[in-house]
Amino acid sequence: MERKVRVRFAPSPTGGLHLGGVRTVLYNYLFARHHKGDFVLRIEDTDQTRFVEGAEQYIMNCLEWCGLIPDESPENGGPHVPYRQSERKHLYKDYAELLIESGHAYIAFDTPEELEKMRAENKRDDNTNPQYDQRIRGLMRNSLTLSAEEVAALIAQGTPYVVRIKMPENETISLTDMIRGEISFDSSLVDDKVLLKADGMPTYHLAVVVDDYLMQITHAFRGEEWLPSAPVHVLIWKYLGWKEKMPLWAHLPLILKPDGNGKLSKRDGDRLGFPVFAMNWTDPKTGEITKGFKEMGFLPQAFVNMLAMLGWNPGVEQELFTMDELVQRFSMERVHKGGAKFNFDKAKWFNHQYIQHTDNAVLAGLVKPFFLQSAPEAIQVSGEILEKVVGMVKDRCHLLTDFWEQGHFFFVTPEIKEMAVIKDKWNDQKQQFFTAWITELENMSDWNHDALETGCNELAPKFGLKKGDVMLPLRIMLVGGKFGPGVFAIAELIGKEETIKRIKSITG
RNA sequence: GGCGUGUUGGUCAAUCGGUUAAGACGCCUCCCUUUCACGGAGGAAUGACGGGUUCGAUUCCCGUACAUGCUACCA
Repeated sequence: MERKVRVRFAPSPTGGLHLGGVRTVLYNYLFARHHKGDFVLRIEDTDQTRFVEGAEQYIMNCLEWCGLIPDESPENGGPHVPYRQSERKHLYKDYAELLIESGHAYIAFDTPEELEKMRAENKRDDNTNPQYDQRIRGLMRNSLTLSAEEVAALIAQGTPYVVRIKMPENETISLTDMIRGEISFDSSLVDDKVLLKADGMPTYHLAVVVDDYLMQITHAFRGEEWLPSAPVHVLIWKYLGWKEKMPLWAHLPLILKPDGNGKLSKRDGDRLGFPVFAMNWTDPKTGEITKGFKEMGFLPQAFVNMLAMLGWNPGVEQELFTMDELVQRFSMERVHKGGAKFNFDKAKWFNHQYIQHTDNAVLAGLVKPFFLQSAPEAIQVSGEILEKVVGMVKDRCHLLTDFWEQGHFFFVTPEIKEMAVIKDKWNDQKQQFFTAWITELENMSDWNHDALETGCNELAPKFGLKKGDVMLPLRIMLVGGKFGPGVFAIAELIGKEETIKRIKSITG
C-alpha cells in the first residue's frame, strides 16, 4: 500500500542557484535515493515578468556539477511531461474553476490600484499590513459582493480578474512537518491568496498543489520561508478532494549570513569574499558575473559534503562522507530545526580534506584548468610533472586556485618577494659559499634531492656556515618567499639549469 | 503591527530526564619541522532568561526576551 517515494525540486529560473537551493536539492536527492524513490526537477516559471534567459540551463549545469541528477526533468522528460509550469498553463484553470464551483474560491476584479488603495486606507498602527481577508473581501469587487449577472457581464466585457481562495473562518489548520512536528494556524488570520492570476497563470500556491498531485509527489521539501503559506496549500489539497494524497511536508531551516543575522544573500558573499552560488552566474542583462563555488576552486564532492552537514548530521563523529554514505544515513528527522550561519572557513576545510584524499593524477587534471587561467604560457609541462607538483603542495591547498600560488615557482621563475630576508643577513661567507656551490652543482652528474642535500651540508661548514644559514636564502632564491615544500626537492624538480639560474640571479 | 518558526561555546553541532555537556571548524600555547604547511599534545560553555513538572532538567510544559521568516496578481 506504500506509495513509491517521489520528491521534487522546484526552482524558479530567475538567476543564480543559491547555496540553500543546492542544499534543498541535496536533501531531496538523498531522501529519494535512500528510499529508492524518484527525484523530479520541475521548473516553476509561472511569473513571466521574472523570467531570466539561460537560468534553467544554468540550474541543470549546477545539478550536473554537483552530481545530483534528477530522474525526471524538462530536459530529460519523464512520465509526467511537461515539467515546466509555463507549459502546463492550460491545466490549472480547470482546478481553479472546480474550487469556485465548490465555493472555496471566488473571482475578484480588483485592480492593482484598488488593492493598493485598500491597503493604504486600512493601514493602522496595530495593522501595518492589511490583508485581503474575510472582512476586507466583503468590501471589494468580487463574485462574493457582486451579483451573478454583474460578474457575468464583467467577464463578458473581458475585464481582467483573478481567482482567490476563500479562507474559512475560525478553523484550525494543522499539518505535520517531518522536522518540526505538528504546526497549526488559525484560518481567520490567513488571507485570501490569489490562486490564478489575471494572465491565466497560476500562482505558486495553486501550481504547487496541482503539480505535486499530478506528479504523485509523496514528500515535499522546501525552505522555511514557505511555512506561513502552508495552510493555504493544505486547504487546497483538501478542497480539491486530494487530502489523502497530500505529500508529507518538511520545511528546511534557513542558511544564515556568517555575521549578524538573516538569510544569506548574494550580497553577503560579495561583501565577505566568498561564493553563494554553486557556479558562476552571469546576469544576461547587465553582464555582471557572480562567483560560484566551482570557479572558486571547490570540488563538487566537498561542496556537497559541506552542504549536507549544514543543518543535518547523522549523530556520529565522522564528518566526511561519500554520496553513497550520505544516501545510506540520511533522514529528515535529523535535520536541525534552527537556521545555520554559513562558515566559509569550514567550507574550505572540507575542500582541503577532499584535496588531500584525491589521487594526484586526478587532482592534476582538476588543477590544470586553473593553471591555464592563471598563466596560460607556463603550461607546456607534462602531466607527470604537474602530478608531482600537485602531490608536493597539496597539503597547503584549500582551494584548487591555491595550487598556482603554492606551486607557480615550479613552472616560472618566481618574483622574489622576500628579498630582505636574504639581504639583511648577507655576508662574504654566504657569497663565497653560493659561488662555490654553483660550481659544484654545475659538475654534478646525478641531480637529485639526496645528492643536493649532502653536497650542501658538506660544503656549508667549509665557509663557516651552518645549514640553517644557507637554507632560508636558498629557499627565497628558488621560491621567492618563505613557503613551499623542501628546497632540495624543489631544486631536483626544476632541474640543474633553472636552479643555478635562480641562485645566480641573486649572487650575481 | 499580526502570524509562524527558532534559541547548547565565535561558528557547525552531539545529547532523545541522571554525562566531568561529545566532536569538528576557527582562535591561542606547545611539540615536530633550521620555510610554509601537514601531523601531534594541550587551552577556552555554569546550554537566552524566569517560572513550573520531577528525586533529578540542556533535555518536558508555560511565560518573557531576542532572532528570523512571511504578511505581492514573486517564488
